[in-house]
Amino acid sequence: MPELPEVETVRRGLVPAMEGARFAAVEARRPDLRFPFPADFAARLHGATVTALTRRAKYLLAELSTGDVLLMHLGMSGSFRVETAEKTRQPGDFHHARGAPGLHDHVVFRMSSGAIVTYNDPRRFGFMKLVAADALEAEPLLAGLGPEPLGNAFGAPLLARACAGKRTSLKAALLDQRVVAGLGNIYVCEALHRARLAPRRFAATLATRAGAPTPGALALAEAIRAVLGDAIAAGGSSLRDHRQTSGELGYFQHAFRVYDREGEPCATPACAGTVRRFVQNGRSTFWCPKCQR
DNA sequence: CCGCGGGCCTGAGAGC
DNA sequence: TGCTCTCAGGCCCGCG
Repeated sequence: MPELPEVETVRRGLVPAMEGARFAAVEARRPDLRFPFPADFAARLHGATVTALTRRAKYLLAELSTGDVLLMHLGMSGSFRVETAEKTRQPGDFHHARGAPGLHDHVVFRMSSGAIVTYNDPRRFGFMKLVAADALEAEPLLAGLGPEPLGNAFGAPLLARACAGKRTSLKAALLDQRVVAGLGNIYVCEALHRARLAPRRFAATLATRAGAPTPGALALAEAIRAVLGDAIAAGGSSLRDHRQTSGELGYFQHAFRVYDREGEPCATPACAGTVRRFVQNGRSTFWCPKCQR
């Protein structure tokens, strides 16, 4: 499910419930997600105050008063929901609730704010990991991540440099978290379409030329920022699993220009093209052969 | 360095 | 109704 806009939407939903609050009770309802929980998982969280809830790429980081950082990843199907003790789930609510807890509710945090934060993940590709804050720089999961696409440092020059010498396609380059951190299959397709760049084009063709970023790199950097910004403003994209922490759906899927739109007319004004799909690096690529070059 | 295939899991949808 | 097959927003590994 979640790419950067979905993870950012989740982060914003968790902030009021978790930032400044203590873990009053922690329950891991099964021994593992993608990885086993450490034996002291609940004990290490219990009583800790969340001093900040941040995001890096598709990772959520809860910085704790104890000097630990709780690193969380939603995998393909992870979601959080936030409830209060007063307002618990009703039949038919988010996560198929029929009384508590629901199917695939794997982790429950009861916070001192009164919020009940539940992590649900049918496929269990997500995970939670506790890392000492002073070891975060050496954390293998984070080391090597590329720039944050919405950060100040990111732009055409950085993108052009990252593309230099890459003997791979633009699609594969953008999916590579070392090049830009946080994009996944949907937003790579959407960004390439907005930039009018063909997914099979060699990444190296965007590399810096004569000391200046190419027009393609300028267009792509701008398209990446625009599509992510628009998607965050829409609460992310809900295709299958993604929900905001309130249970509401995101609605950016209605604004897709190519993703999952095979056979439909291209959304570019005055382009009479048709959206096509093909498999690239094992994943579906959607694009318009007419206006993407 | 690169693409590919397989693996980790469950669930939804299509086709029969 | 129910079976089987394919595919899905992520990411890691080993192979050639």
